[in-house]
Amino acid sequence: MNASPPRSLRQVPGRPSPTLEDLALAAGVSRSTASRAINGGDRVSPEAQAAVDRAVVSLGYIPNRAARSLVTRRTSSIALVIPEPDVRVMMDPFFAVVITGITEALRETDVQLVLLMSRTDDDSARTLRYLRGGHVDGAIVVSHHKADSWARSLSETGLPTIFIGRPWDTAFDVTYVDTDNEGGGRIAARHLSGIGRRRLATVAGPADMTAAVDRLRGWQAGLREAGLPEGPVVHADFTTDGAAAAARRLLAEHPDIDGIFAASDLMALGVMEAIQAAGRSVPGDIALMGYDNHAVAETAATPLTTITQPMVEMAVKAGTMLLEEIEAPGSHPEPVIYSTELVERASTSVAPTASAAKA
Amino acid sequence: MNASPPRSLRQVPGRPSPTLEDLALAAGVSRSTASRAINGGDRVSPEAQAAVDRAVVSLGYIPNRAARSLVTRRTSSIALVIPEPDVRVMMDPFFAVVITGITEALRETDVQLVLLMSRTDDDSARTLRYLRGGHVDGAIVVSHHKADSWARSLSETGLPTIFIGRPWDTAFDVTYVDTDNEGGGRIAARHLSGIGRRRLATVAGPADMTAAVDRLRGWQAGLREAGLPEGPVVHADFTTDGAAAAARRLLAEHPDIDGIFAASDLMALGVMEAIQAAGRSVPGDIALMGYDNHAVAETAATPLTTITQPMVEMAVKAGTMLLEEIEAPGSHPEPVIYSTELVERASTSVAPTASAAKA
DNA sequence: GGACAGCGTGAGAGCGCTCCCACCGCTCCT
DNA sequence: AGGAGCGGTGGGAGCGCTCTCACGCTGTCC
Repeated sequence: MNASPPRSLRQVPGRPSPTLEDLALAAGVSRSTASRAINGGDRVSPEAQAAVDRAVVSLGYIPNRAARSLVTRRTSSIALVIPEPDVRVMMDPFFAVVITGITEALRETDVQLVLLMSRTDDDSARTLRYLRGGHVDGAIVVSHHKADSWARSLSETGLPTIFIGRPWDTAFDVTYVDTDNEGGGRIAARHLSGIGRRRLATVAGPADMTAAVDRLRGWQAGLREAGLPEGPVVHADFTTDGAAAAARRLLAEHPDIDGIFAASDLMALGVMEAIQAAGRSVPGDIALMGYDNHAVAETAATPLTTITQPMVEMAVKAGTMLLEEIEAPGSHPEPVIYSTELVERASTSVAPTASAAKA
Repeated sequence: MNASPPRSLRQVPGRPSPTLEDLALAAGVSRSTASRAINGGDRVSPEAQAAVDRAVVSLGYIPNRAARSLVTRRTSSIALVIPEPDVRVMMDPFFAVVITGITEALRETDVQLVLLMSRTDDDSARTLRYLRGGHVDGAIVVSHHKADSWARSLSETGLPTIFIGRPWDTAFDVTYVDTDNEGGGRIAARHLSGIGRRRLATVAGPADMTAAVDRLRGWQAGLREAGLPEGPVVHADFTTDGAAAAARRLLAEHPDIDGIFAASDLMALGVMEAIQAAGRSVPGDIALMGYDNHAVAETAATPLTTITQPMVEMAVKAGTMLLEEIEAPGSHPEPVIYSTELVERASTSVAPTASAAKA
């Protein structure tokens, strides 16, 4: 066994860049003073500071991160860990949104974002080694499944970590940001009952994902609050096809349903397919809701009423929280939960299917 | 002016990890031998190698990247540069696909992917500084617009760089991978003429993006080859709304059109909107094609015939090409162009609008 | 007027690693 | 028999930076 993977990168030629020593020489000060001037200038005379600043510009000096990192024991980089065995999920815009948000949080910082994707268990082991190796100052983990043990593994290492989406196991005092999935589910129940639907069912997500479980819980609570029975629940895997199959079962067993809440827009598309295949219409016969406010919700044949969540803000928050925890280790910030909102579209309009209404 | 941005990360406590010295001690060899054993073991006796390997495991030794990087002048990381002023574009699945592909290429390597997004010119300057600073061994740039000068800037630094998508200015011998946009445009022309449409028009992308220009050129060449006139061309900005507006103009000026090629699926959606608003049908009155095989092409009210391109492979190729160029600097690999394929759906079927046909 | 802050400064050590070079012991050639 | 060659090894230097420490210099207080 080898501590270092087999392949690495060769030396890059590149003209020698100026060192701190060169800079100090050019500025007519010592290396120490130059260093202080570079790093926020505490205890540096205005003259020295100015001289160094000038030298920085004229030499095009850029501090060597490796040298700095070697002595400070910090890397000025954080990791985004995406432990997702399924490639398909990465195609989700969610992914891009998270990255955009974190980048935004890092903008005024010289902290770099390092991407760590692990599809296989093998990858996970490597990723974990990398994280423990002190190569990053902190990590943001997008972990969704019950099975994965990132919460435990990382809390053991003591590496500052923020989860996006409540991890399954919150026993290891992990910090996380999330959207109010339970509230979103409740909004769905309230909306469908509010437009007069009475025989409601849901196509929920996988029972091993916190988001799915929370949405379902909220949905059922909302139904109870509206004085309605909890109604049938079928689970699917957050894919269109999986939801279509689940919805077929649902419709066969409960032909009198007049409203369905699918726990994601992609699933709602599958449900819509099944409804039409059964010769029923949306929203005429069955009102349909999705979740996420995904692009497809708007472009669907019958645009979907759905739940929107402030994903970018959430990702930004994850980034800033991580920076804070890195600067003040030991502070265990409280989880932050963002509220969700209803987006009404044709799939729950009281009027008959109104696909031409837009124009 | 300051060479280093104001904010950085504090020191992480963390137990001291074993150094190479510790490892050597545990293995009963010198630091030099331990180093050699770690790095591919050239000129190391089997016994020494085994002893070091054992020590690595028992100590949980992980080499300090900073120290290594300091002396080797290589960082074992590459940058993915996304110079996109528009947030919206990042929401595109394209983005996730590129990252997935590059990650795949890096899998068996210990090279890390660092993400560099620059929205503003200010960001760009910082990003460029970072790249010149020798913080990464190479870069992959996803640059699309005529205006941006990444090709020039980077070719000047000598940093190994691969572009995804042909950069506008190929004068600075840049290496790139791309899909055959011209071929894709030609396929579109051939397909629409093949199903008997004769009065064809296109909603092209912005004239300052190579992909848009190439698709248009291919389209027009295809029309000529089919013995048809080049027909009207309107430009839009690759957005749904922009395309809708362009299509309205197009339809007003050329009411007899019976086929439209939109240079992206998102734009095709806008075109479809405009067609329906004009009281015409797809594909009955007007056959419509998109490009990209985006998720929405399948979920659209009338599923879109479109052009698919092997994006993941392309991104993987970009990754492997970069690794090669880093290992063998000076080699200027030829650009690689991936071919595209037609995906037929309802929007160009000869039968009348078949939205219910799917079930 | 001497002691004592406090500020600005520079010298020096050393972070963990790789790489050059010198060295050892051996075989193989002349 | 003496050297050349070679595989394996260890010592040492030094990558570019930060940080501790000691030093001079000014001012301020007793």
